[in-house]
Amino acid sequence: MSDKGEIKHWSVDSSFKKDTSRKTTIGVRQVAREAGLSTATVSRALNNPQSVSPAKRLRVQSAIEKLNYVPNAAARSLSLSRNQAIGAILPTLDYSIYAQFVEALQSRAGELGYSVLLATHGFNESRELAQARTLIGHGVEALALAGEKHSAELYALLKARQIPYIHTSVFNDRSAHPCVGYDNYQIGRQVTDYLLSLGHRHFSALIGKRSVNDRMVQRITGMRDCLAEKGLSLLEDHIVECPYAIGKAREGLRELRLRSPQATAIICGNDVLAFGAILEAQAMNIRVPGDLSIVGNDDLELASEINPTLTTVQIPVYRMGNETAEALVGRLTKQSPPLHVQIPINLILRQSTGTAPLS
Amino acid sequence: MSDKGEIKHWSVDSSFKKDTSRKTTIGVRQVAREAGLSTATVSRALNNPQSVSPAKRLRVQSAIEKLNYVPNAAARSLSLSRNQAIGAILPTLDYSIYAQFVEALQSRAGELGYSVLLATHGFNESRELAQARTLIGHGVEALALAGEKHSAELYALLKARQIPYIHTSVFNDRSAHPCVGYDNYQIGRQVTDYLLSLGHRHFSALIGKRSVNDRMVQRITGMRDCLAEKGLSLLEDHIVECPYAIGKAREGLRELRLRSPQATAIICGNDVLAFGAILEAQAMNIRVPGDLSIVGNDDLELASEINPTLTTVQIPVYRMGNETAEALVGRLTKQSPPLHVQIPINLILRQSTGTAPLS
DNA sequence: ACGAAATATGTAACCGGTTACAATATTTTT
DNA sequence: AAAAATATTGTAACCGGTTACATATTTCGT
Repeated sequence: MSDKGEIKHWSVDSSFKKDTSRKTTIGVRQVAREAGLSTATVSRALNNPQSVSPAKRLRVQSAIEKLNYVPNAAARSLSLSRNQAIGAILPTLDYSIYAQFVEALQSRAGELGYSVLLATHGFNESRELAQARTLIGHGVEALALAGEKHSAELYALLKARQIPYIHTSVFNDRSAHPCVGYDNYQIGRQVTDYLLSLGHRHFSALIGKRSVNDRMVQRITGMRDCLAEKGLSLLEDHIVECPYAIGKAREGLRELRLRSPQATAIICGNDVLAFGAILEAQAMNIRVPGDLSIVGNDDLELASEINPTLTTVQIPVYRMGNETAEALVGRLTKQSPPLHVQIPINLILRQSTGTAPLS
Repeated sequence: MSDKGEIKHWSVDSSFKKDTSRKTTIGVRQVAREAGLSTATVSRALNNPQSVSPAKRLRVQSAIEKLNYVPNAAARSLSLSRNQAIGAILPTLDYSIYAQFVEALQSRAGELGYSVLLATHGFNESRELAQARTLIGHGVEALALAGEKHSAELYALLKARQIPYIHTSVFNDRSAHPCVGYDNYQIGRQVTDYLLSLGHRHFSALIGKRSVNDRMVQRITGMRDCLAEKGLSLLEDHIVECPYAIGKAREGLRELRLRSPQATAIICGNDVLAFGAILEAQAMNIRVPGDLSIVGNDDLELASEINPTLTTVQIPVYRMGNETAEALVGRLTKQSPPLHVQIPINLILRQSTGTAPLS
């Protein structure tokens, strides 16, 4: 029990000597003592500055700097029963699109007062569930998930813990799940439509594994629907799935040339696959776009630098990151944030596509 | 000052007014009541089962299931004052080397029972400090930092909070700071030595901003020391600094051709800069390596696929991630983990370098 | 000037899980 | 069988930040 008779300010100054006692952790109480104020004032100075007189606010500030105080998030979230953190689970960080998405997500979330916790699953569904457990264990209040196909257990977990979530990289306004993304079906259609307009009639596709990437499934569907309207089709045999690596894509292109030598256009699941296809085509003395048109997806930086420059679908991924942050935070604060947010995409025409060769 | 007298207020008030709403949250106390046991027993049944009799363990288990109890992570980490989490602050995730480093770090840390929290600073020193604050606030127990040049405030913060840390991407066994990385000075020497052996005598360099990247400074020093031994030098004017982007690198190459047209070899700070240099050289009708030899750094996937393939320095970045995880956790658990860990690098000879043209 | 209203600050009880320590039950020892 | 050693269990005080409420200080009205 503290003695009230004493004059507060004096006892503060005398405390500097016993600085070296047992307590090594620095908390609001230490800051309060250093500043000669109460813990309540320190807390208010941090969270509600205008409710504290400027003079004391300054004392708090300098005490914080002097002691290198960092608030303990665990205590804070225990007290508030929230964590000011959201999470994101992505396939990988080793792909520019995801990395940029994360940077935008973190940036915007930070502005909104939230931290972002990250996890990757390497295209492995059970790993995704485990990562979700970890993130929730660390107290994320909401979660961004890549794509719209996830395990039932994951949804059950999210429901049990009442964790809001958002599907990203997809736009599906018929889905009950919230999403922020682009319409992969339309991408498939749009690219195909463009190639049809160039006179191409024989197509093949070099894509990622559909079993772990629902976006690819949607694009292929879009392509097929578009082709069907012209009485054309994309045979399953003319689709090669391969990992997102240039070397693998080169093998993929060779395989496609064997399976569908008549194809004059190859639609690639992303730019890395397209780079591999271009490089291998060149190595095989196939002219791009003279003999073969190649389309990518994502518009990585190299797409506009490689020779020939790559026709591709540009995805405003920074914007998607920002919107995802806002949508997630909105779900935690607003009463009714938009359920589906569409990110517009852009077909960028460059040198890797041209009119179909005369057959 | 007569506040001692009236104590009755709160005892009276609390009897009926304080009961605002029932508890909706289910915690150990609720589980304990349901099971007819104490909170301590419930906690032990969860964390140290063999210290609780099988009968009570079962009662706890069924109470947990009946109430759908889920432990509160914030309370747990507050109580234990640890989080089983380590942090990493990197310049960016949008560069393959860092992304791969993170994946390895997370993977190995996960095996050791730790989560990894990530932050990026975008080559901004004050942002790095802010990110460190955030991560520490989220309870990371140790921190990986890129490079060995950091603000005094950051070191003060780490010291004040007693947070172990490790410099990565650098190896410096004369430093008092722990590190896991490679010897950038030696990289500079080794690359230069190789080019000298090919007969090159005039060098220039295309690198990242040295003011935010201490590794670049060390490499340049290594290059200069190596050249000095042959009576050669690298003029400051023959060094161009530019952002890590292909487009910027192309501009950089043009600038270098103006400043040092006689240079027959260009050493690039990383592979992205080297890709830009190769592409622009080709656009300028400069033969690589016929007229100009180009060396990169990092051995990105594209380095072995681009035409001409790129001579570069391969960095075992997965290994570095693994070692960093082990070193950080070691610092938290072992009494004396190794202070300096060296990651060996490898000069990969490919097509972008050749003998110096006759002048 | 005096009291009322408004504002600023302090005190201490929370949040929920853990664990030191005390108390009790069980087994072992003599 | 009593004492001693051991295994279980319970009580309550932590962890650190927030905030309801009480108290101190300032501003304002008449």
